[in-house]
Amino acid sequence: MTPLPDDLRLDRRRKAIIAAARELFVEQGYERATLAEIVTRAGGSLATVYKLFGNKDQLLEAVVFESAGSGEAVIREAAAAGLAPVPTLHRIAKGLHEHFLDPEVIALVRIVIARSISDPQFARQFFERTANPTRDALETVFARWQADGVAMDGTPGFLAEMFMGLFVSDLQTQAISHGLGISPLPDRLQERTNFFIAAAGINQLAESAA
Amino acid sequence: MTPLPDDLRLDRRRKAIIAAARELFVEQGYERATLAEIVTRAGGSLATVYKLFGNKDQLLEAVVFESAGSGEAVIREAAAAGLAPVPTLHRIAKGLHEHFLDPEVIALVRIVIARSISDPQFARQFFERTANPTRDALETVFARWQADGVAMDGTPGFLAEMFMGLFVSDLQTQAISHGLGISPLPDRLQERTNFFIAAAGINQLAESAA
DNA sequence: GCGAAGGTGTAATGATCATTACACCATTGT
DNA sequence: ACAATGGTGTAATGATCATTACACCTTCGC
Repeated sequence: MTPLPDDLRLDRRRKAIIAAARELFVEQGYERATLAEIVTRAGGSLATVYKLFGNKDQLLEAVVFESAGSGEAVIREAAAAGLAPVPTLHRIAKGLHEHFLDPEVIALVRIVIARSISDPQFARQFFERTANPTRDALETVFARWQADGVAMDGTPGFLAEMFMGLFVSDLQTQAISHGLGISPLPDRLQERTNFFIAAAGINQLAESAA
Repeated sequence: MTPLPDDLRLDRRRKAIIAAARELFVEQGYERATLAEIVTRAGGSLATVYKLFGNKDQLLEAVVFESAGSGEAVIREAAAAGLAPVPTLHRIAKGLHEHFLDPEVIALVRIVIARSISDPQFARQFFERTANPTRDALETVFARWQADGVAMDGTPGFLAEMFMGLFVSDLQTQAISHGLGISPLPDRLQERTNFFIAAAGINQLAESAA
């Protein structure tokens, strides 16, 4: 889907258009954002947009799929620090919170959900590329802890799902409904993490075998 | 907002229009649903829609606010059955699951989220009228249990929030992203409830003092 | 310098509705 | 029966864009 590596001009144009489109989509949503305004911000010409992306829908897809990352990196870093499970979980919670409650991410999620009405595949793909890798990274961490002898109630997969529910789904839903200002404060985040730790039956004293 | 109780004709018209609008909004979303089609299904005339609702936006508001209920009733009923906390929680979980994962409710949530981009107040009001009463009803139940001597880790408010996160936000997010077919099976629901019970430190043997 | 190949700017084109206007029909109370 | 009051049907009106068409520049290899 990204041919013409021989021509740098096109590539630069493409990046500029995606950046402007992302900006406008985040500001106004998909429907309200007009291609004319995107072109105004990106510079260049409407014809180029059509040459590169085909139509507005495909431009959105490109923007979303090139923009939205997952929480994988955050989880790997936290796990690699070699801390005990409990402080590691606190660190992961904070990292996921920062990543998934970023206003731009929230704005993209809103757009994806809005489009899920007419295009369910699009929503599914989006979550498969963002939530799933995050969930899987968590699962991997939990599985390693279990293998290292840390007591945990539940399979790594189930616990990863619960963690995602408490720290991604629920917080995003709150962000969407109450506006971004009311996102949980750090201490409320800790309270949540402790809730998870209690449910998972993780021994507060367990040490990582990293 | 519902004047003219003296005239039944208008009231009947109003109900028919709301029903047709709700149906079409659920099927196609807000943007795609046209007033012309709504009128076709409801019978009557476009002019009446404008007389009764003013414009399409206000029609949507009427539909959403007259359609979306909360999970209060489910919670009250479960609590009133006089069972012990643990089976009561299982019952509440099942009830909330049925209520909030109803395809029509999910469709309305999608619409509300889509509109939250341009109209944050609308989304806030919606959640205040659906999620908040549910949360408050839960909090009341938990508080009564605590007063009755059931051991629980955490304030009733916090536990209610966690419960909502696990049984409403997260499941709705999954329904939106994966489609409605993949909503959790009953046994997965039980697993979730047990997770919550463990986190809240509720004694499995605790009896309700009802 | 030169001539493509590829951009650029601008102006149609066309479709889709929300919204409004208007002339006509039905019901209801007297 | 007889106006009203209120509803109905249909046809403008207007606005908003996505999408397309086209004539004109630029840049780059040669």
